[in-house]
Amino acid sequence: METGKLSCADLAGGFDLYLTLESGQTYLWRREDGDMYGGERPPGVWYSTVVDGDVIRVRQQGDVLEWESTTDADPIIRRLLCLDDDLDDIVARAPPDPLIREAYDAHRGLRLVEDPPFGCLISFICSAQMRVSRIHSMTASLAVEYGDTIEFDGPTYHAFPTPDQLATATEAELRDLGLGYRAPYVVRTAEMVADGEAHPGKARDLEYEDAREYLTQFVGVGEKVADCVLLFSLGFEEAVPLDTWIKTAIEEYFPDCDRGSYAETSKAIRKRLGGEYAGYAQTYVFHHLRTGGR
DNA sequence: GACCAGGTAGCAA
DNA sequence: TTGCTACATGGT
Repeated sequence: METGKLSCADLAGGFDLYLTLESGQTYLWRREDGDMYGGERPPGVWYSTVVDGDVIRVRQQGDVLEWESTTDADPIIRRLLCLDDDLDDIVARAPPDPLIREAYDAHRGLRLVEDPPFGCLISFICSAQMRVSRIHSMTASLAVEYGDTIEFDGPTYHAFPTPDQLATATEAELRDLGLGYRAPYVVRTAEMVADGEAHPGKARDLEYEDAREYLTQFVGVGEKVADCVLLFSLGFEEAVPLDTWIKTAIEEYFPDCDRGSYAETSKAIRKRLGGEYAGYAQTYVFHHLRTGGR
């Protein structure tokens, strides 16, 4: 076993593990008390994920982020949790808007995530018309049913399935897992990736709007889900997914940004939320509104 | 028992 | 292009 510690006080803008993992951005981590999205902030609980066959466990106690892993996880954790983002700078550059400022102030330490592309893509296909807690239980079921199992220091961990593994699933099986009408979308998208027809990671090389367009070729992926994958996996920090909460925010706080179509409204709200880091502002506002401003 | 949840595909006009 | 509507499921 390899272990390590990071000092969050050394990170520009600090870090809050709970906010980062439980703000509805990622569905590829598990909380080891099994009660993610339960509402209350748990003290020093472990979270785990599996990346490229390696188990990674992390927990935060005060300013210390502690980890245990099957590998040297320090660089992986920095990447997955965007620990090298200069949060102070991002907040400083945010527009002087009351709602945005309020959200940034209320949830300091919340960072974006950088999920592995395939897992992120499937997670957000599952997310359509679903609450975050159920999206999480769906991805957990997929991992248990179709992913590799890895033992580490006692317990068994489940990797999110590879495209090949998920492509072996049938629509009927996934409906039994509770995916509902998303079941065929997941199967067909997994097949597309497994067959080499397309890969979400390829969008990384494109310009933002071309990248969004590229991702919509996957079944079950429209503009909103594409924006989520760009923001939470591919490093497009300007992406602003227009979900129900952000649409409400536009209606109540930025009505002039409603331009009818997704593409034009997206352009307007991205500008309003600060351009290159608009996705960061979006994530804070989303979490702020969804949790009732706690 | 409605209503809703990080929407999309398919089809008509 | 734009504007419907059907689509599963579980929690409140």
